[in-house]
Amino acid sequence: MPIDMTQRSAAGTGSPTSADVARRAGVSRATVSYVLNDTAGGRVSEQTRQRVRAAADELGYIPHAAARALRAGHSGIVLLTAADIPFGPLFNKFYAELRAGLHAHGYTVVLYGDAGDGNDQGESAARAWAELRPTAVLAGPGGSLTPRSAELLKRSGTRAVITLGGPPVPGAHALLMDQREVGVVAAEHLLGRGHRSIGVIVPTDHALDLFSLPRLAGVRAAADSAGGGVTVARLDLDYTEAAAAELAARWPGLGLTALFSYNDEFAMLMMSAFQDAGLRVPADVAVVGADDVMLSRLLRPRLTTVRQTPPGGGNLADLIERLIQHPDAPLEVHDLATSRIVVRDSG
Amino acid sequence: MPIDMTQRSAAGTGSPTSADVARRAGVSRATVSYVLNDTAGGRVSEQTRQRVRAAADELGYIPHAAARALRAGHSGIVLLTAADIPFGPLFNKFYAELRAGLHAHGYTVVLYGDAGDGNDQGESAARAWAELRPTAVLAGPGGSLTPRSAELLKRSGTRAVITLGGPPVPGAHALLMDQREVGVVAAEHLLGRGHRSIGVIVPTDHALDLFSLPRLAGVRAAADSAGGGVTVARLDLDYTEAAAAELAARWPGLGLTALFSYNDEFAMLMMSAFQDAGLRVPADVAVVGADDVMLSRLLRPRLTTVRQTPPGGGNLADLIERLIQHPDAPLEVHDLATSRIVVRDSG
DNA sequence: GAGTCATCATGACACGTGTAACCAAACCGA
DNA sequence: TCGGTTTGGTTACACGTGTCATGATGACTC
Repeated sequence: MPIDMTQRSAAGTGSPTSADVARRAGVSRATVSYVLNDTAGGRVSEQTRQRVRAAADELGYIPHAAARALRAGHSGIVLLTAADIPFGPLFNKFYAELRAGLHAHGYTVVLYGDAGDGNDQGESAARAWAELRPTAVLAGPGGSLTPRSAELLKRSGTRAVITLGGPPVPGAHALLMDQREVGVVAAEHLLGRGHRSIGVIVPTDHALDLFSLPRLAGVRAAADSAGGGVTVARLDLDYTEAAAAELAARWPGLGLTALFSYNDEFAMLMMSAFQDAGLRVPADVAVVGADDVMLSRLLRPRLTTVRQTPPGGGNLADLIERLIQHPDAPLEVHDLATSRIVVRDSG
Repeated sequence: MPIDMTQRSAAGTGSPTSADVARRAGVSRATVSYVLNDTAGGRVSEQTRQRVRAAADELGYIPHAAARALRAGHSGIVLLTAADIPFGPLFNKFYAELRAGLHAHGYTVVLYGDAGDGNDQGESAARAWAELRPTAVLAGPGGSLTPRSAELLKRSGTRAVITLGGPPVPGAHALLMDQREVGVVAAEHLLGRGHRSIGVIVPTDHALDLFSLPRLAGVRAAADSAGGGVTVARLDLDYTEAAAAELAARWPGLGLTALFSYNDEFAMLMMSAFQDAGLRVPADVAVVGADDVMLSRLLRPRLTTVRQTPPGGGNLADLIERLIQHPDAPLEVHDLATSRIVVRDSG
């Protein structure tokens, strides 16, 4: 039996390929593929199955994702893009669940940066994403997904383009964490306690606009539907002690009795400033935060806040799978989170 | 001129390929490749260059990353893996800079989950990573990188395997954010103020062991090198108000004068508990935190803390590029961060 | 004993790209 | 005129995989 010198030995430079496995098991490469993928079409005897599996194990065979993707036409990758990644314990959990859920469907979740190279209508970012030929793209908030880039992705074979938490984009499905609802819930609580003039903190950091503006709008909407005589004041604020102290100093002149302060961190900042300025919470000013972070429980008085419960990433995975399977279905908007008030002492 | 029916038209189902571009520009596919990659080897006239570029533009040609990777043997991907993402805004910045830096070298940074499927010596996770044939793997702390998986990655063609912030792993380079140094800096500060008996908070959450234990060890080391008569007490603590209150209640019996409390969040928790228990900070107990988060500045007294300055992601990118270029260089350990004390009022 | 059928395995092609080797023509110096 | 060099481009192969169409070998039926 002559040795075929045209074939590289398994001791060569790179990883073993399916051809190496085939040689070792004494079968054809096709058979290896059928066995390792449990393909229904190819009928292979149990005996050779075992031979193939053994050979693959001994060689430490690892399939080449790129070759697979090339052949299959798509990569099985679900791209999660984000400009500013809102890393927190919340996102962390969400990501882990999403990954597990999609893994069960055979997809691979990959978090990929959003270059956002200036004002080219998101084209450069979309091109970078499209090079990977992802099966689906989940575009995080604040990224460079535009109608143009959504179109580009679809033309390159992406089956589902989905925005995650940001504003809806024409041409893409939308998954929302309805920030407006957060404002509604906060406002309804304060209105129920008899407050008729409410201040709303809006961070000056525009990176947060996607969250802050809908929350403000939610407060306004709740105030409107509560009938006349309710005033809502927008208060722009830097996240600094100096700005907070300044706002606290002019608070008495504003004629407001309650504050919805965007989130718990701003709430803590303002409560501290109010106390330094001699104002009592909640007697002089009721304060409501959002997000229910652990630290806010340390404050005295304890902070009333709005908690948003994100979806199980598993359910989300099923939803995404459905969108992938029906790429031509009409675009949908799904609301992911539910908001509810957690009443403590501050308002 | 007969139409070649064997060739798919550009109006076909998928993205245009380089063959489509070639046909449109009236040149061969090789020429297209030479032009679009600015390859030195192929000599192409300026005139045809422009024709090719125009054709590529008009067709919206996007190269197929998988095909490229297959041909090149590696994907140009730098895999950043993480099990529990313990990161905050700090990591955010780090990630953005790293991505930009490596992008300039032609690499693509991708954050990839760490499945960590139980006790298989990290093999399943490593196999999943290896399928992508990444050029380098940056393994986050708490992940499933083991000597075995490092070996597996290298055999599959990964040029550099690097741990990021976790404990060093045989077979991999190590990039540290030296947590031990944090403890040293905190302890030296307290020793300099005359404290001779120091408590050290260690969170009971073992996910944080990678940070907390080295910090504790740093305190011990500093105490040892300060000469005799210094005691260091390890204090395990849940991150709950109840546990903090309990510790504050038995504090007077411990005979300690200072507390290094792992990080700012635990410091805030304990300061709150101390005050509820009637202990004065820093008169009765000096408190030092770590990480210098914004919220800790709101506390009264203001919190003394250890700030860790991470490296510029750009420098890090250069370092990684070097490791990739010299895959057989001896393993190195690099310290990334520098720690220094930020003295405020609490200790 | 020839046809039919089920079982098991294989040969060959396609996916899209990069690049080494080759080739035609034009130019150049002697 | 002719060998040599430069210019501008093409042909052909390899990368590793999945799968269709095809074969080979017996077993079973009429």
